[in-house]
Amino acid sequence: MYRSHTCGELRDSHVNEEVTLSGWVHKTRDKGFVVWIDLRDRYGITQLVFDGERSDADMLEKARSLSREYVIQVKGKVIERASKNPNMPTGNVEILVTELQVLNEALLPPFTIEDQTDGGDDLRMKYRYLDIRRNPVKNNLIFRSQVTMEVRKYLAGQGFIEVETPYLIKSTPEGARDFVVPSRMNEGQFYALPQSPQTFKQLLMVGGLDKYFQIVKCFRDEDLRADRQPEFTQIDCEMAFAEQEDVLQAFEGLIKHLLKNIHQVETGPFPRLTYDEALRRYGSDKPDIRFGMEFGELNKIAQHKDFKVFNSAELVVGIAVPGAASYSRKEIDALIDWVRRPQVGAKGMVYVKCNEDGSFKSSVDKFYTAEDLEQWAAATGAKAGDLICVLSGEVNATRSQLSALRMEMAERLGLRKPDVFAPLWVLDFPLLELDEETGRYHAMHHPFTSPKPGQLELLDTAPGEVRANAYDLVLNGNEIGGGSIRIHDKETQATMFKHLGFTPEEARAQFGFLMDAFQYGAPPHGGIAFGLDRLVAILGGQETIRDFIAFPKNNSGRDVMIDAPASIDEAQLKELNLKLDL
RNA sequence: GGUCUGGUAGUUCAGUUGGUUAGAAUACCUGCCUGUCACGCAGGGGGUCGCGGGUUCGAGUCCCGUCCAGACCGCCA
Repeated sequence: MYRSHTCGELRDSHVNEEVTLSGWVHKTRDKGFVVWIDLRDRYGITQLVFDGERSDADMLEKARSLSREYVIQVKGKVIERASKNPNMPTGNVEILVTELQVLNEALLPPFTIEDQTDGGDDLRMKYRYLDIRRNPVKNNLIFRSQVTMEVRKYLAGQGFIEVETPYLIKSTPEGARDFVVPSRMNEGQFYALPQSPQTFKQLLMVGGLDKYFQIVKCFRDEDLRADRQPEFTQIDCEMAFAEQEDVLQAFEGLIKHLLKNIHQVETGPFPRLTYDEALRRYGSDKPDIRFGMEFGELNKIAQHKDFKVFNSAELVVGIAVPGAASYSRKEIDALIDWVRRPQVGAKGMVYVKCNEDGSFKSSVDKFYTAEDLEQWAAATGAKAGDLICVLSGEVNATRSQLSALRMEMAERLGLRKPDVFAPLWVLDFPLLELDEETGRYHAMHHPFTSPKPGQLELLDTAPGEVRANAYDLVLNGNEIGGGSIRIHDKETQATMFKHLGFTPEEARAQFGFLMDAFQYGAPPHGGIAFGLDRLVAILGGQETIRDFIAFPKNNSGRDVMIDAPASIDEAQLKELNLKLDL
């Protein structure tokens, strides 16, 4: 038996018990006559004590020789500490060790195994197994496990069944780049790893499984971000005989269940915004509504004066930054530089200080009267002490620029509180999106999304206007889930493929199986998929998803621990009938 | 594909206008210490300044290239 108790469970009530503990040597404190060792495992830390009086000399020497991260097993008696440590759960007791065995020695770790480690990200990833010993990472992984357990508990309770779908499937040109896997048995042919189990879950609906979910890995061969990995986990869900409202209710319930059971937060009905409204009020289809700073459109009140920049702009729009009227000229200039960075891309910024005495000071005083500026304040909801920041230009670009500014100011003002959760639905997404480069429309969500009733005809005349039965669940400024009601008849699906530029032959070659299935009694259906990594990170109040993934990839898609991807040898290439052309 | 930031001791970082033997903290090692728990005290070892080239009497510092890491844009149906 390696242990009778864990390192986190001994208390006053265990005093005088003989126990066996196993764990890692966290820290040694050698006071000469007395040696203390903090023994650590997943559950906590228990202090071991050795001294010149109660321990035999050999044991004391052996204890002294233990180095950080040795794996040891000890037997001994739980005793009350002479000086207690109220800062740790086991701080009232310690183990007077009678037997000590080294189970495994350890090299000195390249960084400290502490909550605040001295290790940089690169090293931590290379030695991730050591990083996982640290509380922050360990606790995140435990937290993730709790979340997935609650997801399964809720969905199972709602009658959903978990079905596994294949990882080796077929590449499709639409959407993200596929990871491909060569097939040895099928010369010259490749599988693709799924970007999502989309078509399979629809086929499960045709199969009559009614309510499906799966916590599933998905793969996209695109560039990474802090919150984007090439392999990531989705909570993938689908329901048959479900209208949009059924889906929204079911999965609003899921998020409520998580907030309640993970954070003990009760939430009312989630606000709903249409896509158009979200863009108009927040400049983003995933607004963070933990704070205000809603957009105020100023076209009517700021145009037709002598300020040419605004007059020629498609959109003039501002936000009121609370309490920022006190910004110095230098600070405002820095803000203007910030919005002009290429990443944001604004040409400039007009500001209005709403002074405490009710007066205004703006960068465009030459063109606008106090009465004009008062109207701006009314439109942006600015109060005395606020700073109105105004951008102008082409509608979409200006909105996204001001949205970036809104998020930045909220961050600086501490309004993006990690322990506040503000979920909402964004509804009525456009069905199609214009690709600026090719001039062609492609599906905004995916090609299986159904248009809103009666809008199919619009596809010919105004494709950009067609709205879809598509919805996103947004949490604290992040899209954590998205889905749609699907097309379930062959004709509509064929029409969609046609408008997406597929020839009937291409559509058949790629999605023939789905269109065939639709001919055998496909029920109306729809669903949603959540990004689990991101959801867990947000629920955990953190920014980066990497620390909620046991073994994440770095910025370039590499696993620096196992050093993947890597070359394969000639024999493997030959077996796969592959030749490299580098 | 692009923009920006960084790379100096095991680790995290500092390093002035280009100028003596490249520093600090921490970790590590040795010794001391009878209640520590971020223990303390004394001492010690530890450097291809990412790599390659250039400018210069002289380069951690300036220039060019390159590699690596991070953030972002493009991309992510």
